Amino acid sequence: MAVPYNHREIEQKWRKEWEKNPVNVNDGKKPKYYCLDMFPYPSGNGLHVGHWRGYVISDVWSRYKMLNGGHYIIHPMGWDAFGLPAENYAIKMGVHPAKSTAENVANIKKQINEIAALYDWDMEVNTTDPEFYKWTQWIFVKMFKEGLAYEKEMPINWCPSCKTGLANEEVVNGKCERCGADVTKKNLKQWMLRITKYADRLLADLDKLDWPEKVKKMQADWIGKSYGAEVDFKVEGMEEAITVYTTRPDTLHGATFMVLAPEHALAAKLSTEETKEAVEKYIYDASMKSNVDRLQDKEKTGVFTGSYAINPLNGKKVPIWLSDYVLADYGTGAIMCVPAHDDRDFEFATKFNIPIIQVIAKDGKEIENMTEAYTEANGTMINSGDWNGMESSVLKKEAPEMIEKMGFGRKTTNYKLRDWVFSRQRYWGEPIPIVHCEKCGAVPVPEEQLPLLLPEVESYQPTGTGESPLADITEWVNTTCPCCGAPAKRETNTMPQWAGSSWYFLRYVDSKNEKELVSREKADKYLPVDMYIGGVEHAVLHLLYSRFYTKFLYDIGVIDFEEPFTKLFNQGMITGKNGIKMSKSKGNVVSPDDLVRDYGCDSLRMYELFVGPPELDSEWDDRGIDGVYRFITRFWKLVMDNKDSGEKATKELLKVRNKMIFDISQRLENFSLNTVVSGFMEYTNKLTEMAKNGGVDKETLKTAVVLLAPFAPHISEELWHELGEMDSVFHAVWPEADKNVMADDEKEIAVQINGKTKTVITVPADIDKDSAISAGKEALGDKLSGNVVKEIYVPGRIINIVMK
RNA sequence: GCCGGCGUGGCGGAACUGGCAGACGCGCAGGACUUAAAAUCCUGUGGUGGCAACAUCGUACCGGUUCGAUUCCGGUCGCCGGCACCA
Repeated sequence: MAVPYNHREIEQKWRKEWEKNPVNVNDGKKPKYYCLDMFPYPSGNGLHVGHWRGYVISDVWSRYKMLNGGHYIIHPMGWDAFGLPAENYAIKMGVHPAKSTAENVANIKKQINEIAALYDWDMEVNTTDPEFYKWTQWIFVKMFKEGLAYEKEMPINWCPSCKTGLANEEVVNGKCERCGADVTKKNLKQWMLRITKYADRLLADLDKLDWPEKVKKMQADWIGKSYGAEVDFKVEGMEEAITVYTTRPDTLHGATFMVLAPEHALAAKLSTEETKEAVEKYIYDASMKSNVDRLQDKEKTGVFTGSYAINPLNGKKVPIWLSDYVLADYGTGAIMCVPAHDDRDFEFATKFNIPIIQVIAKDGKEIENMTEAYTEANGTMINSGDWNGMESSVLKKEAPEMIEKMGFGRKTTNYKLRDWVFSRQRYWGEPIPIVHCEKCGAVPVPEEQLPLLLPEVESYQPTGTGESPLADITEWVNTTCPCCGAPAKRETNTMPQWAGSSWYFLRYVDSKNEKELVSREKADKYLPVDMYIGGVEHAVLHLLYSRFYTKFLYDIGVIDFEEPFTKLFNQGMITGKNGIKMSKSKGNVVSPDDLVRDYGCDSLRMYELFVGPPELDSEWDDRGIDGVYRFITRFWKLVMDNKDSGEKATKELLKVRNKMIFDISQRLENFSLNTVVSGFMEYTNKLTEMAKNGGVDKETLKTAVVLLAPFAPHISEELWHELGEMDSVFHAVWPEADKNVMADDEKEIAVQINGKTKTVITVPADIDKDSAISAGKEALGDKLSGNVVKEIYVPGRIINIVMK
């Protein structure tokens, strides 16, 4: 009886050996390949099988790149350790976040090591390490100096549950992205990052990226570039003009009213004696509404200001209204309304009895009794003075320049992207390195004084008034101005969790550098990231911020590339039964620990891939792992039983070997990792069958072991040595398929009548059409009755006889 | 509402560019080994009819293109994801 497969023994043995003699070494000559996982938040709950999947995918890919191409693999891991959960835990338990974080990191690190991934812990980073956040602060100071970080008092998104301000990207359907509470508004002086300055580049450079189209589109939609015109409307009886932004300047003749956001600077000034009270009330009410209320109020509300503007194109008087369906911070905060051709304007005009003038003909005619807006931009212009008869689709493009020439507007573009609210009124984050001086204003902490350490506090409790817990530490807050030396106060807000994660991938390759964020030499040599793997939930937030930071660091000469992640792969989520997200509170968390103990790391790795296509969500079902374990055991038996057989490769074996190389490689290149696993099962079954009927040669077994190595590293390494090799299997070369050997001499092809398969025949692979068809007809025998209309032969696949 | 994606056995899923639908695995049923069980191995496994060879239906639904459609086109329904008054 052969040696049985003992996963525990084998895995322990090689784990120790690899620790002593790492297989992935940088000799300075190999080409680099940077394969990165989105680094985790070190939660107290540890890892579940869902986290594993991403790490397994990236490790399989890393090991494949090591074997195929002989790359030196940069495959680091670190910790995104600032953030609310640790802080909330601190509030509840009175434990300093640094302490609980360190414990969680230690625990998760142990779990991650169970995956047997190639992680190079020398590169490890932790966003809460002062030596790391020194550079997070340094980037902020640089941004400040470049005018990209600025302070602004404005109504921001406020999460009453997290008691902190939020970036636009963190508000999902009016709710807090993290905790789901309804987001309200609050007027606070905030630090902002001018990401909008990069809007065009962030949009244009998406073309350069080998990313899923879905993610690129989500980013493009988020940036939301639109083309149009600004048009100036004079206010009757006033000096001021109101500028509106429109993407449909072709419909200018149909503008019958105008609406300003209640927050618009002129809103209150436009009221007359009669309307003053109503206008002020409307403005006040709007200011009290939360984002959620605004979203939920489907019915449009509004108030007439009492003032009129002049349509600059035709001189007509149009009433000016206020309504909260106009957003204050998009465009100019004011719009011209063309109810005939816009749904929202139509609804508003109908409700408040405002005239509707159609300016684009539908089917060449004016619509009688309009019941809804005609929003197509295709049609002939009507009721439009000089523009009558023009094609609206053409005019739409030409109108901005025409308006510019006429002197009452200009061609312009707009973005949905807003500047990034960067302050958080919380404790557990990077202190913003700014000192407020009465004389000098906001002054950055000098670069040589960084890091500005996060001080100890007595209470982590957020104040809820919009002040950070840091504000209570007077000895920390009170300082002197770095500029003039006068008494001054420190900024007490901290940075959002995104601050560290926006650039951490740069730091890995030079994580111990005390002088620079990353040395230019190492950056040039090892960056950017070749393959980035993580969940799709970061499609906008993290990926957009990281791209912004990278572009900024490029602009100030720190690095020489503009995009951080050349290729992106989004793995699907592993859920519990019925697609329910795994969470402690739902009690459906599956821990990998027991599975590793019972089945081994190799089996779990392969099962993580086998559950389904890697890019799709999959429901976890423990039972399936038995199948993979059985396969691993069979593979073990196949190699162990035949390693000394001395069998020579037959033609048939060579064929199977090369087909195996081809299939596995191709599926791997296509990232079809679930079918790679089934492929291994098929070939193992096939080879086992062949072993029974004559034997399997050693070279074929070796080939199979190399192919399996990225997926099941331990058993592959063990069997590689059992097959007589002395060096690691990971120093082998990925085999290449010989297509000539692969080719079959004979093919089974289906014989069909009218497209329905009747029988299957075996013919020589190089058979000509006529012979194939006569062979097919012969096989059909007396099923072939009636008139043959057509005969089709698809080489190697099908014979189809069309009959009447 | 707008923009994406998806819909295949009891279950997870396969099918390259229009060419034998259901690979591989789970589960289930039967058998071998065993005092017995576990493990392992073998056989079967989309529906209907038939002892069987075989016939017939079948990839959400309706229709189209084609010798041939899970795959392409038009429409309907359902599910998932993103955005959500962006003028």
